[in-house]
Amino acid sequence: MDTRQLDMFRTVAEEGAFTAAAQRLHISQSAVSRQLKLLEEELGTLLFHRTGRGVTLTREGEMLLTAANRIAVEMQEVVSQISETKELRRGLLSIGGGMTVCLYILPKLLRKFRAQYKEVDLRVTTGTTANVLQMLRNREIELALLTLPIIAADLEIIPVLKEEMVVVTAGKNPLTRERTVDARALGRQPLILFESGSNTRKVVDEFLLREGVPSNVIMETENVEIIKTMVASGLGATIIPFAAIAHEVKSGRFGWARLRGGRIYRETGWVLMKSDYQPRAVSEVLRVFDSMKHQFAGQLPASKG
Amino acid sequence: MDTRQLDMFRTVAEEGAFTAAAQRLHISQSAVSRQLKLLEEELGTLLFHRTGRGVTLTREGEMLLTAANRIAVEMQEVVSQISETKELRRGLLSIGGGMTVCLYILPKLLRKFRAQYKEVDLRVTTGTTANVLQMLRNREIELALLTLPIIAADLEIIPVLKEEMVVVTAGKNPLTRERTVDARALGRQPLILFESGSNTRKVVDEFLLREGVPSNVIMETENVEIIKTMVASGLGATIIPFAAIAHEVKSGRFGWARLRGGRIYRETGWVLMKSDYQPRAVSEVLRVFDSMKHQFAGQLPASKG
DNA sequence: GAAGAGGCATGCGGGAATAGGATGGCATGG
DNA sequence: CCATGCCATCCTATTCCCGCATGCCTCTTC
Repeated sequence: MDTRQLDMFRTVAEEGAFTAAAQRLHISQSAVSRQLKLLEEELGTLLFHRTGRGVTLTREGEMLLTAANRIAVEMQEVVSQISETKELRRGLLSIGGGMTVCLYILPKLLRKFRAQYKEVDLRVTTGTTANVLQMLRNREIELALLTLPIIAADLEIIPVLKEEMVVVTAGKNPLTRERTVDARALGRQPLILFESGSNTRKVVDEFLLREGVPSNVIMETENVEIIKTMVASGLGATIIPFAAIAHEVKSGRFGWARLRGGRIYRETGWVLMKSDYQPRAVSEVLRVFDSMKHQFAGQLPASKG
Repeated sequence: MDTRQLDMFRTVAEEGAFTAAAQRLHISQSAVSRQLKLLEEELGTLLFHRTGRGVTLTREGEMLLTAANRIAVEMQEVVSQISETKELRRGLLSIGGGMTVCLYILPKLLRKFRAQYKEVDLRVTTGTTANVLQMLRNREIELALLTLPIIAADLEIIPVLKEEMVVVTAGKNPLTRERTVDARALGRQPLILFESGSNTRKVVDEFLLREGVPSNVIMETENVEIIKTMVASGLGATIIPFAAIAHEVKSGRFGWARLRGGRIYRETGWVLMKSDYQPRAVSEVLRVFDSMKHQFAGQLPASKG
């Protein structure tokens, strides 16, 4: 039972005649006759009554017709479903990201994306870097926005953000009274940092090691909001991207200062599977992000006012 | 988008590899590879991620898979539906018949048929002879049981019953006191007969004409039960098949007598479209009827007791 | 790190399936 | 009774598709 045979069958059923159906399908009448004969033999039943003038469906033909119609609809629907996905008129795109990214970057990106592509569902999943990479490789997500560096031969990395990390304390801490703070001063401070193993933490650790500052880490967590709460309540200082506190600087909840001498940066980039096939949704997300990445550029204010 | 392609696609999706799918389908791997490539080109999208080790569905592939599965189910169902129809494990058979036939013959036949083929629906339609023939030609019914003669080149006629028509009166009428009644005696009687144009009526009319009896028809109807009611209430006599009153002879509601001299008969037969294709349901109905037609043979009792 | 193995893609040649054209049979309608 | 319309069938040409061999890539193993 072939798609082409079912098409011929449906056309004949509609036209009530082999010849008319053949004309509509731009094939010869003999082809129609032969294919329908084959179909009838395969099903072991007559599908049409041959009356001298045209043909009429048998009961079995009627059964087949309803099935054939449903099948045709099914096929047509899946084709248009796929083609709409290509045109971004619908679809689903799953993006993974670390906690910070999911809190401060993806919401804005997704809002802008959805404004343009209303029927495309976007799903955001968060997890550790290893976790997100795993999902990427399992094709559970198409795209991830992660803290670099990430080195993997099967992944494509597109760096997009370079944020300077600053020292943050509670509002009144003397450590951040000046515009810059000396690295050594950090050694005397209890520090609340990102969890070990995270790329952001690695940047900090390398910096402290390089500067020869003994670290006094009293707490680590993956969640930047928890870090901020801890810091705000005076438990210690932290080193995080400025973007994480940008909105709260004016309120005086936090004090901050750049590092004197060796500045440190956290780099963020898109991560996706290396493949010659890139869904349009993916490239559109990249494009939209590119058009708004100045918002996230992590420009530090010229002064601390 | 071909049935075979969809089959390959589903198999590959299940196996997660072209080679394994090819083995399961007993075709070469290259065939699978090529057909899926064609399918992907037709849909304009990648259906599988080619990872070095096997393949994985893309989102579009997942869409297609659900559709392909539904289509496969649809096809399988219509095939088994048709094959069950052939084996009379289900199906529908429409039978047409005149009023008398529908009242006295078809119920018994259908009961016996259904006892054997529980899942086959039988539908009985009634109407005038012309009406039933029309439905037969429109393929609304497959089979009809009608009063003969019927002459039509496109129809096949199978005579099955020959019923003697008898004179019937109300219980106490002197006309039917004897075992036989003379034709001329009918001329003095008001008659209630089948409607003009019916084959049964034709038989009666011809008889009366042949015998030179002036007919005094006071009422005609297509419905034998109406005739019986009229006759029972003493309005007149009638000439109907014995079978129509067989069950009511003992109650004394009716009196009856055979015609003296020229007996008249009503012949009944199956009517169906001439065709080399005969559904099994039709031949089974004919067979079942044949096995029980002695019940309808219209054997008159030896005596009027 | 080089070689081997497993798996998909692709060019080539042969064969099966299918289309088209012509013709015949059948029924219909004037 | 002939003309017409329609389906079935035969024959031939072609298209399509398969299998084979091979290439390329990835992953594994020594």
